Amino acid sequence: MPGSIKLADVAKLAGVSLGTASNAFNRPERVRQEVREQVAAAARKLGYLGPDPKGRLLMGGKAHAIGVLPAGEVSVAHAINSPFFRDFMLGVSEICDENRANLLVVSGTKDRKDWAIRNALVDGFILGHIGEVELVSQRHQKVPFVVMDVDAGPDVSSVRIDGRTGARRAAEHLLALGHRRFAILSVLRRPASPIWHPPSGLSRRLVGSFPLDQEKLLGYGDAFEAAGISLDSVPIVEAHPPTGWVEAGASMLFERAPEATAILAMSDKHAVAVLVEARRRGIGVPSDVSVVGFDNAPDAVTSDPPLTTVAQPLVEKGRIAARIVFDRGPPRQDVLPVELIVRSSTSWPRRQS
Amino acid sequence: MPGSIKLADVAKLAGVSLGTASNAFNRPERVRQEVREQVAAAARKLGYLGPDPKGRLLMGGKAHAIGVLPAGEVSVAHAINSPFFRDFMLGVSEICDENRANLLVVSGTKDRKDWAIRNALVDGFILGHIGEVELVSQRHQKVPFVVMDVDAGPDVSSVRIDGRTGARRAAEHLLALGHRRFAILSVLRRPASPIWHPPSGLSRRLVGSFPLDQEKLLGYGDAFEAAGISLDSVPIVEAHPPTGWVEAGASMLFERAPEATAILAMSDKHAVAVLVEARRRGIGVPSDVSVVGFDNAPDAVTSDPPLTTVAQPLVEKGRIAARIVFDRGPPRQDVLPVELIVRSSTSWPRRQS
DNA sequence: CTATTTGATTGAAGCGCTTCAATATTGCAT
DNA sequence: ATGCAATATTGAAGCGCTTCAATCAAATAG
Repeated sequence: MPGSIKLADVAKLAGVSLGTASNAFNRPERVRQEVREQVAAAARKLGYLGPDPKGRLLMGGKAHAIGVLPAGEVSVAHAINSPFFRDFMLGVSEICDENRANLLVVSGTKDRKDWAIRNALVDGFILGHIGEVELVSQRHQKVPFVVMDVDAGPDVSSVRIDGRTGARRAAEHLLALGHRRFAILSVLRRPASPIWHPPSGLSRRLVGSFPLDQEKLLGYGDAFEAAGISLDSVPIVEAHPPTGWVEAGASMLFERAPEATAILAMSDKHAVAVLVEARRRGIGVPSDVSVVGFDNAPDAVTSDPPLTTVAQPLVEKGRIAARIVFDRGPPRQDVLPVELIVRSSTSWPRRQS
Repeated sequence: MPGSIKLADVAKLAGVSLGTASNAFNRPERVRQEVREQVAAAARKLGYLGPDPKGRLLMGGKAHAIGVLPAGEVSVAHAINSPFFRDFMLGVSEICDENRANLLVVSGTKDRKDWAIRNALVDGFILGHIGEVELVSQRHQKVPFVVMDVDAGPDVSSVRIDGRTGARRAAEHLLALGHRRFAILSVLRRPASPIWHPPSGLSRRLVGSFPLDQEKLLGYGDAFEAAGISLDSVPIVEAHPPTGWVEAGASMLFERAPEATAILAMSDKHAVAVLVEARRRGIGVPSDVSVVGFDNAPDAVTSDPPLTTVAQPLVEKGRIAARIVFDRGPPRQDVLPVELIVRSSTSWPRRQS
């Protein structure tokens, strides 16, 4: 790029002013056809491919990309690997395609995300964590954003699901089948080995660092209480999604809560880990233990047995979130419905505990 | 952002020059501690979070992101959905993480990609298609790039696999098992319904629009010829990966080449589609027909039966490609080895054709 | 044939920041 | 005290482009 050609060079060669040259590229209708062609010719001769986006950007131009910050402290790699995220991204990318925008995936630790929020060259954000809301709001160049799976008040756009109802349905389904002894596999949002929360344990207050996880816990509780079972009597394991940790969590569940005839997993990823671990131990699903997932991610269908799970409209959620960012309208809060889908991972409790 | 604060405001309030304020943020060691703190204080008071990347960019700053343009005309959605791409991206994102950079996924049609190449705010590109090489080279602001799965000459960095050898190994494996009647399921790189190429058909010349696909064809041919079978006698179907089309391709294969006892699929995605379609038709794999995939993508293990396939180091490929972009070194051409992995989708031909 | 409108083009002023030569300040040895 | 190198700070010049008020030309109306 020694002396890389700039718009000014093209303008000079075409014998027009800088402003006209700019218009020739960006608002051709404002430039006489003849002149437009002169500019085009000059550009061609110089090998100029069009205005450099960097210059444009400064004058309030668009970056033609939106940034997605997946929830939790996970690598881009894991995010991309997660069926849940993938379905969500499918919706997001559809809308990106419609808007001819690209997709910037920002991974990793809080530091990285904070940095990205300040520095990423994007026109808007889809946030996975409520903690990021404040940071985005402070950005100089205000950009639209939406936060996922949490109500951040009327001034902030959000898209979430009715997690409490979903969880309640899952638990009610198991109760209706006759189950009375449960265990819960919850989501740990930071990279660490699984955590065991015994019934009535003190640490239980800390379960559910993400609002949605708390909601689900409440939902399970709603159903339990109605059946005269105390949520506090149900053991809980928290496990971080990336492979390995979540299997360890499932293992911990079987180890320390062998009496449970039904396991409520807060994501399909967790549920599948339970399936895998059950098979490894020769425990039949659903003959010995029933498993309910959450999300209805793609692998809920392909798992063996196919998962009974609470479906949320993942793709649609992605679409809505992306639209909110592109539309730049007033703040809105969307709550999406959930639906219990019964497949083969649940049945009546055949095993006597 | 009415009158959004800029570095100049901070400088004024701190009672220093613009230049010093800039240094306070970017090269603190060049600014006296005392002054540095004044600037920091002023920034805090004004709610200034640091220099706007847009300004920096113009002066040759980095965008802290690299762009990935998946091969073929597929949506971001499909790209993300593909196990192959996912493994590759895993490697790429690892290196991005190391370099504290983000990942921009550019999807879609040629137009969209061309546009992105000219306008995307990134520090480099990983290209899936050789046609994009020229365009990137013409970009004003030169950026490093690497092209995947094709040798684009000594002046262009590339990372590819030895597809010919891999394909030969796959075919040899089937020949060694005793197969003599084959069919090939190749990759169609544009969105269109499957294409049938009968033995000796004229259209066969057009198979393999991507160099890697051609290589594979040659590799199959190498093995066939050595066994006295003409590549030209083997029917070929080309199918576009996204779900639906590729199943249709598999279906076409069973429909029009029922005599084949072994199917060579150019990707695991294609092979899995064959598996699915075979089951639907009550055709046993490998009892009635053997299937070999390519890539050893994650789903090669989880498929039923697990796929015999040609493994390529997908994650490592992503790492290498990303490193090339970040290192900005002289052009280099990497060729990665492949390896035949025998699982359960192949056996001797039990069915008499 | 002049007054008005409409349309095309220009020129200059930024956008928010970095950089670099030039100046000012310090520290240290003499 | 005095000189000189080392260290800090400043000011102005861009980076490549867009925008907008002002100007100029052509077209229409009166």
